[in-house]
Amino acid sequence: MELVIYDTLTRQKRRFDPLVPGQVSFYTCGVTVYDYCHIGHARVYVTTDTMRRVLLAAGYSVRYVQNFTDIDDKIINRAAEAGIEYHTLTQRFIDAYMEDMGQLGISPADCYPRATEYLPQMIEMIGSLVASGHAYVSDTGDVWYSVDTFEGYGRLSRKKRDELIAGVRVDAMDGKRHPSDFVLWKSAKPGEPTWESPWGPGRPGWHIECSAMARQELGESIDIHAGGEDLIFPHHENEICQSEAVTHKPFVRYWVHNGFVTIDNEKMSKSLGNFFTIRDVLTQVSGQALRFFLLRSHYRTPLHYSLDGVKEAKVGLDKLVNTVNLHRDSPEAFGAVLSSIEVLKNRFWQAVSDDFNFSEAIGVLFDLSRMINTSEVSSGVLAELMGILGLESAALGESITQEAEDLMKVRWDAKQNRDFGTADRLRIELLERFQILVEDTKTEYRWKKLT
RNA sequence: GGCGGCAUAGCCAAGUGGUAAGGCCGAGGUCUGCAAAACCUCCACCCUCAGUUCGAAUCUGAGUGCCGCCUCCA
Repeated sequence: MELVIYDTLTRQKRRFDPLVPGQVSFYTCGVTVYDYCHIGHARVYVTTDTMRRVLLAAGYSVRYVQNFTDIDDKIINRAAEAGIEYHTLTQRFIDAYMEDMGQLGISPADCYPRATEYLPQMIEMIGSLVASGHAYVSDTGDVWYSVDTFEGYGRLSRKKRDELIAGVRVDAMDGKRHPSDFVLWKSAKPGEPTWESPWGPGRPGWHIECSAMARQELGESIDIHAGGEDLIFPHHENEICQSEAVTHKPFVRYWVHNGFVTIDNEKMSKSLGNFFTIRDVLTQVSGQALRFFLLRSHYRTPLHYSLDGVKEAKVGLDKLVNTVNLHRDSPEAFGAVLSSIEVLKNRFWQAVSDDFNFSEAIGVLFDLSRMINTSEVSSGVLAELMGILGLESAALGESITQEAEDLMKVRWDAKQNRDFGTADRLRIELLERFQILVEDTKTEYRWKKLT
């Protein structure tokens, strides 16, 4: 099946052709680990995880790499405030990150490079940039990238170098030659973590880490590089000029950027303070519900977050999960029903192949759900397609207490004896004490645990 | 100021030239002791104006409103 991906660099959908047929190198910019992740982060990682799942389901082998920025100003400041080592702080939030992402049903990356573990690679790249004249050392011992030396600077973000000068404050020049020059190596400041380098002790600037880690872990040209829209400039712009000045090869074949999550029509961000952390939200709704909510709209459009919205999404998701559970053991479809299901399956694949249109794909899932319920055929295909979107539909394997189980039996017997008073009382008790909803059919009862 | 994006029902949200997917909510119905689940029916002149076209939510132009990037940000 042909896959089409919208590429930020060319601003158009392009047929997806990995550098090596059948193999995909996929890099997603990770988080700076100084705090808990919010819904905006959740959106990026749910999206890229789902893209990765689609690629895998389509038969590609995928190497998926996502970094942690574990050294920067904010980390140093937070650690100082807390009176702990910076790496104690970063480890804490890396652990929290892993927990949060696990709740969202995100598969672990193949590799989680941390900036502080790639100093040699970064120093080598910076050295190469200095040697080739793309970078220079200022009086203060900082090393800067000279954007004027790179022909295509501004191509990704559609910015012109001379126009960038306008908004820059003069007092922020710090020994730069051009206002847009950015730091590759920061000379040591008292009390900060430092590493040795040919330019003296210091620490790396932000952008160089992704160039170095992507190169080390995925090679000099990678297929997909993803991140939030806010990374287009300057982060990804800078990555391109660093990497390509060193390797003379196209750094990235497809640039993929997520739209923002908004609150009251404004971008959710740490600086505005209008953010909800993933773990806050997960006290109210399940990770699956949040994941489903995030996948319901196309990844490039803004997504308005609200708790009500997530709860609404959950109702829909429950419907799909219900269908899967109800018809897990129903007979396989055949004949006309099978044909209809094949058509739906095809529509699903067309949707996800067209720039990862998960919203449309979910629409197909509801059609499929109806088809399964009306025809009473196996829900296997629905479970399979939900799995591609990372939506779990496995039977609730969780054990219920013996007491609850006994109560359900007692209730059923009471009902069979037309003792409705007892039956109803037990229904309420099961619901209130165990969060178990009992559903009756003509011949049996079934139950589900409310989440 | 420069650049970019968005505007589809009460709400959420696909659709980018052929006559508006899907979900939530709501109304009615089938089923049912009750409840739940499931199913059926109903619920949009696609921000405005002007154009192109046999035909436009979809293309063009103008306008209005909102948002983003240009500084750390997913």
